[in-house]
Amino acid sequence: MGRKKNKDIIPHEAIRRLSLYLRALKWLSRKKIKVVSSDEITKYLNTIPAQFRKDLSYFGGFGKRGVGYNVEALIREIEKILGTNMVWDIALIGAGKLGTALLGYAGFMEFNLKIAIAFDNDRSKAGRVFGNIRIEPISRMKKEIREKKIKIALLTVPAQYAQKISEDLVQCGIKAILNFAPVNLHLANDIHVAHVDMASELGSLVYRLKHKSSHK
Amino acid sequence: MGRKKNKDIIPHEAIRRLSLYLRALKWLSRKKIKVVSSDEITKYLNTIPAQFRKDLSYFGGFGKRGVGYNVEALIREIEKILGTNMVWDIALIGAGKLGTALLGYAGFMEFNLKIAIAFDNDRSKAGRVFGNIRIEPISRMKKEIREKKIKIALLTVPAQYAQKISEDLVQCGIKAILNFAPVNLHLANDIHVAHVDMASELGSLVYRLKHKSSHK
DNA sequence: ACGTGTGAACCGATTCACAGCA
DNA sequence: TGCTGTGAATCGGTTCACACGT
Repeated sequence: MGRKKNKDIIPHEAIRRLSLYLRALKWLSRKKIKVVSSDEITKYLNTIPAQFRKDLSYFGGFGKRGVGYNVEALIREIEKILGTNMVWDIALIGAGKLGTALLGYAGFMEFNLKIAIAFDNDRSKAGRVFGNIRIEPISRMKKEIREKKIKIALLTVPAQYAQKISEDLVQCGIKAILNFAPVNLHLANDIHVAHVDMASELGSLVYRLKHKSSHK
Repeated sequence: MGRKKNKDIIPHEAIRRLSLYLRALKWLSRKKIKVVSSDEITKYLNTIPAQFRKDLSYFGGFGKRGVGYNVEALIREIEKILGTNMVWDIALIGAGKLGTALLGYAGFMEFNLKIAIAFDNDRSKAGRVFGNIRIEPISRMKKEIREKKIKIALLTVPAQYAQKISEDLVQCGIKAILNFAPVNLHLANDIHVAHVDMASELGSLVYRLKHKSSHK
């Protein structure tokens, strides 16, 4: 795949920040701002100008010295880097309370991600429709994900099923999982897993609160 | 507050892992396992034995050399460290799809956290009940949070209201916010903010997927 | 003059490797 | 013997500071 710079390894965190930069840039674009400096944009972000510039420098030089960055152009560049310049279909597994809430969440479209199909093992849920998506019985999961060539899944099933179902997902071609279940998934290491763990986030907030350490 | 060790500063990430250790220990406890070694427990976690030992060593020596860690005792120690050995009431602001899903989420109780009150600015929602919690109009927010002395809030309002409402929350005594809105909050730095950003997590997953870099 | 791009310095966190203790 | 606890070594990422281009 087209490497812009060949030198070095890209910090994992730099990628996460790229999404945040993209969001900020889109916001500036809506405000009709054409050009922005690293100083300006990082006012809206939780980082410093040097970090912004360094992160972008892993992928190329997108700014103009003495001027700043063209907002529209940089949006397109970052979308190209992230791969969100095209629509990705994603699957949702587990249509419980959280799952159905995500079915109605518009925020994924920000990154061109579209929940295209959803499954639940509760047969009484199958057929119900949330936000344009019809819930399918889980027995159809493997077949449909394979047929539709979906690569990304949101996993919102109870903890005790998460490992087993994630293995099924890998079998039918899923390559990336956003895991909401409070367990660590053990999968082949070419499978990309991100974990959203609200309870443990709150756990560390309680610690910080109790110990009055200043936030960052 | 009672420092066990006095030497050094505790890595932020070590605290996050403490929550994960606690969860794993509780799981072992349910399986009637009495003693566990750092080797054993890290099989269920995304880390290595040395990390587990080092993390605990910031707070004291809880293991027995040649043996391992007493599961029940370590659970109590970590709960004491995190501060989750007592129930914390939390407030939920924004009873949209995500907010109401969280009202029904049992996982917070794992860390002794209880959603005690919920608010929404949509008056037609006020009075409705989700998972034992009655939605209150947002006009009552400041008064009630102050009266109930709540220190932690879940913020599930649309992005454009998040900054303003978070300032209101700080005014009435909130010290920690778990922010689900896709914006960076600017608050005094004794306010602890954690950000749950599902869309940007997915954004970086797409990058990793596209670039086939092996997961971790 | 101004803001980017980047090597170098720095800093914090992870991992190693082994001493210490049951 | 076996596993913990921990200084020391290492690693990766952030920040600095300035040369460079416009």
